[in-house]
Amino acid sequence: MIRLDGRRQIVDLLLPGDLFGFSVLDEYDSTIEAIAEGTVVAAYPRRRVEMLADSDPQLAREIRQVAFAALSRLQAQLLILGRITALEKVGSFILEMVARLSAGNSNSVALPMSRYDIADYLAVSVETVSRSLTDLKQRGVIKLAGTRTVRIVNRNALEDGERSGLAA
Amino acid sequence: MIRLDGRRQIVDLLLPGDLFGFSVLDEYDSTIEAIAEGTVVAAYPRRRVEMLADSDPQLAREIRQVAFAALSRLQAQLLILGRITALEKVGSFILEMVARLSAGNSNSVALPMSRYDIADYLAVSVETVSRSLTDLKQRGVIKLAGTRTVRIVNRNALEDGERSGLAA
DNA sequence: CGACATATTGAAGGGCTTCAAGCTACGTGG
DNA sequence: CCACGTAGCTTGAAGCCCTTCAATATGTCG
Repeated sequence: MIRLDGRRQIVDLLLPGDLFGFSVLDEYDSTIEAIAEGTVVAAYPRRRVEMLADSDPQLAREIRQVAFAALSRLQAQLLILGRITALEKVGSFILEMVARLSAGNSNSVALPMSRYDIADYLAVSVETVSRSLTDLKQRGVIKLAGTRTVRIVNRNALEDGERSGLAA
Repeated sequence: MIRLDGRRQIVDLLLPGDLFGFSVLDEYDSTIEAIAEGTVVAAYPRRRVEMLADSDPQLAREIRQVAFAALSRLQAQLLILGRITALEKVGSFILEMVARLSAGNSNSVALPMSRYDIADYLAVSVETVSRSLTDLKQRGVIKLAGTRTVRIVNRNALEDGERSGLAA
């Protein structure tokens, strides 16, 4: 997560089990925030890991997998940020969260983050996130149980909206 | 590069010497386009590379470096896409291009891409890219020699604009 | 030169941001 | 237990920036 002005941009969203690192972010004033309770962050010195990886092909392979997973996340986020309308961004975000959090093929997610965090992740304002969610709800595309539990009612609409505008 | 509707989003911008790969992009209809003349793309089968990496720590290390470099590029792009105004996006883009293309500390770049490609990279319209460049020129921040050569006149303005709005 | 891609500029419209106010939820202390 | 306070969330209204459509340059290659 990176603060530039008062604004911040979330550059990677780590969910339980995700790993990260290796970035050039040192240049910036990047920080890590734990959203959920009981978050544990373990850090390993870069140089030592490199040494170990040299002598342990298995570890090296795992590191590659971690790095590739991070690449996937970033590319997915890039695609979301590249979308045109806020409705599409929020829609894609919901799909991503369902895919990453509800291991099964469930259609509902308990979002582990606030609207503010979502806003920073999608690079839109909080108000826009809120309005988009209400909009999706009123269209009958999703349902909200409480403020943080989202259930997908009409998945096609979300997925189609991803490529065609989710507009009327 | 990925096409979603008629629209496309550039998810990685490879300049001479850059490597890429390892993505989950297979899910999408991603394609590679060569902008510059004489571009050579070499592909290596994933499985075989993994095998080689297991037995060759040096190769494994190089692969990691390539992956980390890709991560850096993506994170940089994310930061650009997360910016608010088009002027900031274009400004950051110029800085990135200068950094990546003019090895020395030169302040001018010959952009290897069209306005359309820039637009897709920044996720804005071509017209906006054009207008932003003219705007920066009229503010005396950059100079344009021909349509594709940019020289930075006032680097501070560009860098400050990155975090504070580049507005008057 | 003529044709086609690339680039700039103009004008209208819409979506997002911003500022502002009200609302909901939840924990703390009285 | 309820009042109160604060953080999170929603909703409203105004303004601006970007998109879109359209027309005009500029440039490039046959």
